[in-house]
Amino acid sequence: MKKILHIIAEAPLFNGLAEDQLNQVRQISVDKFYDKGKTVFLEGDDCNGFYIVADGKVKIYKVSFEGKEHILHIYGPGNPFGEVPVFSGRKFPASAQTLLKSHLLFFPRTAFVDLISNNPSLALNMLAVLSMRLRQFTVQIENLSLKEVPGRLASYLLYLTEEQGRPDSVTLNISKGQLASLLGTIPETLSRILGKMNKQHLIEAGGREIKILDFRGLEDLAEYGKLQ
Amino acid sequence: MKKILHIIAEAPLFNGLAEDQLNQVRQISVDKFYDKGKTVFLEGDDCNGFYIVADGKVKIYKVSFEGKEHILHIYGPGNPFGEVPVFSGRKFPASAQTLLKSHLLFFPRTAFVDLISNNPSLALNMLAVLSMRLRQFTVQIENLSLKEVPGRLASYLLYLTEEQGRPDSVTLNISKGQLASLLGTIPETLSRILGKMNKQHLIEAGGREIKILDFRGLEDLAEYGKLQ
DNA sequence: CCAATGCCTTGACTTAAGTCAAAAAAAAAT
DNA sequence: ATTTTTTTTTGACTTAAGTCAAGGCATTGG
Repeated sequence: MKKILHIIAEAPLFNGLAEDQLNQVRQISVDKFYDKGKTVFLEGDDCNGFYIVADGKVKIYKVSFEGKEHILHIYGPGNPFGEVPVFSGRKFPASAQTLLKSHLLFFPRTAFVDLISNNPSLALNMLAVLSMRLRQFTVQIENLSLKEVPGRLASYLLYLTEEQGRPDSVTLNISKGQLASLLGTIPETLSRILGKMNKQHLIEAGGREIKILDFRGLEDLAEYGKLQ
Repeated sequence: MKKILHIIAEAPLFNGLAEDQLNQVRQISVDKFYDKGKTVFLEGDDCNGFYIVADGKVKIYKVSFEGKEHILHIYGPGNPFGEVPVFSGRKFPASAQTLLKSHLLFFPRTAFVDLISNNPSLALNMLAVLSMRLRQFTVQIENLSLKEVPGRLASYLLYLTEEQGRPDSVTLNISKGQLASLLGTIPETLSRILGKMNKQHLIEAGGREIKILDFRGLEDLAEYGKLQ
């Protein structure tokens, strides 16, 4: 377990705060520990605070009437989640579950709102975090409505190359089933598309290791969204 | 032209602010007038402020590589838009165009950030507005990925009954082509589905006036998302 | 009143992607 | 190592929704 103050200081949400402010943040945070596959909250639950991932991995998802699940986000260390109902309404708009044994920091609503009220730079950070989220959602909606699955997959692979800092190979850090859900499709379809991409020498997929053979081709696909 | 201070005071963003604070807000706002069909900003443009609709109607949209357009939102009087890049990045993540002759209030970035920094309740209002947006986006993503077009249309009609305060009839305030785009589909498909809904006596559509014949049936459709 | 433009609907066809079912492969447990 | 369980892939089939093309309807202006 890493030092909690360090985790807090590293989180974008608390970026640039002075030391005594970080200590105040630490004061109101509550440690929570979860095993793998545990529910943190369910859609519709009353919210009295939000979380930051200190260690582990959490998925945010929605479930359709027939029980089909769609993953909206997967968050790792440093990422906050569940902040929306802190400022609007009282209920979580989606559900959260751990994908790994996880250590979360919980920030109670009232204490946090007090902190923000007395701390303009924290308020601005929070605004920045929410704005970033909105930006990501805009992209996600664009992908879902304007692109077909191959295009969405290409975008995701390109995003991974960036995140992992290598342009020629990436490692999936979630199962293919989860990736399918994140892309708004099903495992069978994802599998078939990966197969096609292999055949066209865009990538070379071996399990969770994916070699990028044609970076430019993926970019085209992410733009155009057509794969023949 | 209505009194600008009145418009400002009515906007959710400035809800509950004291009178001198409202005056400060008024001080920094700049009036802008647009004819119908004019571009307010384009995706990727540098942002140095955001807007509130004083009068008229504005669509926020994205365009795919092939030129296909998807409407993300349509905003009317009192709604702010373009706030995202004020707090994150510098570029607009989508484009905005007027659907009617419109009067907009523009709030320059730096002046507004200053105002927020000295005004915790304004900061909290802004957080609430962004959170509400995120909530709506969550629903939109759920709709796009979990429901078929009939389900999305049913959701939209139910939303209209609520907004217009009548459970038995609604009026479309945008063209069917625009509605199709807002629902993430095309006019032909929308037309066919409206036809089917008529045939099944869920609704009775006559131009932009739509009678709701089977409210419960629409609710089922919005939940299940299947139309036979 | 009639042209003219833009908006909406209809029909025939295509296609991306979902469903169902089963096999294969990989991972976990004994 | 060998079961057991989970994940992934493959195949045959269905279906929702997109494309293309044509026709109808309605609103506006001459």
